[in-house]
Amino acid sequence: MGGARTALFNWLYARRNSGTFILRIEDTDAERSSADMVAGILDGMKWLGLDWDEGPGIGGPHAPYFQSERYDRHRAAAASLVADGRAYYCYCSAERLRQERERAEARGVAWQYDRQCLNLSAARIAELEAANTPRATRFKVPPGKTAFDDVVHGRIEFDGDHIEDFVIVRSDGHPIYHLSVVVDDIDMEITHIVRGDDHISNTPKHVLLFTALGATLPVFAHVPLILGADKKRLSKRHGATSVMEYERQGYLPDALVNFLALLGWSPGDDREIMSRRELIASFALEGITGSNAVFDVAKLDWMNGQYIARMPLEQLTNAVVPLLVRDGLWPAGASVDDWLLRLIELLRPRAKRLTDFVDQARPFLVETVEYEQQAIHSHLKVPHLSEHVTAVARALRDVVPFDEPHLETAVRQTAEQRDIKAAPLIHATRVAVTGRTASPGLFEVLVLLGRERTVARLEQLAAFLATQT
RNA sequence: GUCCCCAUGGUGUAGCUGGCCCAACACGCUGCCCUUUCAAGGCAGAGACCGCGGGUUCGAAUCCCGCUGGGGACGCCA
Repeated sequence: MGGARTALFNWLYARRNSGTFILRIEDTDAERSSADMVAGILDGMKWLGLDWDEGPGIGGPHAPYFQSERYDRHRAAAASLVADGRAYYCYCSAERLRQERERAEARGVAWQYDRQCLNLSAARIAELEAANTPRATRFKVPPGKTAFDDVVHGRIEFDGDHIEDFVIVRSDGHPIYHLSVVVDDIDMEITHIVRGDDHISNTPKHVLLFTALGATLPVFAHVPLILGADKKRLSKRHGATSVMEYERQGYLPDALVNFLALLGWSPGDDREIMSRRELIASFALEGITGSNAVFDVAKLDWMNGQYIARMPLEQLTNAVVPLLVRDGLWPAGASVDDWLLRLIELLRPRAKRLTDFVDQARPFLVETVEYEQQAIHSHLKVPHLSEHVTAVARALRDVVPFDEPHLETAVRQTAEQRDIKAAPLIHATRVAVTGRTASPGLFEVLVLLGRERTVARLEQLAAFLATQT
């Protein structure tokens, strides 16, 4: 989600300023990168409607857009840095570095590379090379301060003493992320880097590289992180993490985009429900807050409900149908008819997520309903209810026309004739046709269900009640 | 431990060129209305001495310092 929000900010900024939104896949780490992961990112972006102007699938003047296909450029840049004396080879073994780090940690101190390989003699280097010792490439961090102006945080300064001589090319020849991003950003003519706050401490390294490579600095904007309800960084523990998981849970892309845009950013006024157009028109990096934001599912649900409430009925129905099909409640390929449209409209004010429709539509789409335990307890413990229900069934069999006012009159009259209140009869009828304690207005439900099913279910309940006593 | 970022009610934000703020909007929460239930909707309300402590000033949520708290980064990961 954090990544999606960051992508959204980038997209909004590019669209607002008629810029170019470039999608580059940073798959430098073979172990963590996979086709699945990439597909997940692309699917998520597409679903959210964050279209890119250059990148995977569509290409562009700065191709290729997979970082792993740009290694040669990265290595060339590293070589030039070594040639310029701005980087050097490091022959230290991973084992040695690990031990040093552990030793330092045991003392509660942070360890930085000790520059053992910075001043190796020519003879020593020749010796190591002759022995075919694996070598990594390290950037030689110059003394003094490194600073940059961040659009959301202002000026941020780091002391060179706190930046170690970081590796830019591994001993196996693979470039490290820091080198790759900077080289690619330069090559791709990136003007604005909008990314998560967690990169802020990497930025001085990047600034150093931009400078060493003779490039001008892009604009940096580090956006705050999204936290879970426990104020910890959003992760698997907090439930859904991937964008597509939210689709599965019944959220609308427009609602999620709107919600995400308001996490850490505000247009400066009180607007909350904002279309993409409005979002784009109002977006500015300056409106991004500096503090982390907690992801509040309750508010997302509310917002999704707002979008459901405002969606054109046909569009909404078309979005729900696949879910109904998935649950076997609606035949695949069947066309949307007027009856379905009316059902969706009836359920609409009660739905926060698309999946709510599935649950609520069930009684209308299955042959026989099951009575909830709670419903039996609350509404079926009425004396002589079986006979009452039978009477209702009989009354409704003859109601003409089978519409709300006539149905209501019929039920109320039945109650009157049997000298009981209407409420218990209405509740029992609800249980008969839906099996539940809660549903949309009963008479609307009956109309939608139709005479045949209504009467059948009432008789069914009467029979059920008869066996209970 | 070191470095960096942040700090307005439970949550997201507005206000932050100081006075219009004994703090606004939204979600959530509570109650009422509507009502056959559940929602939706309408109305009302509770909830923040603007993290704490010092300054500066006639006056500070708004400026400065310290503290505390939260978060992030400290990898031949990205």
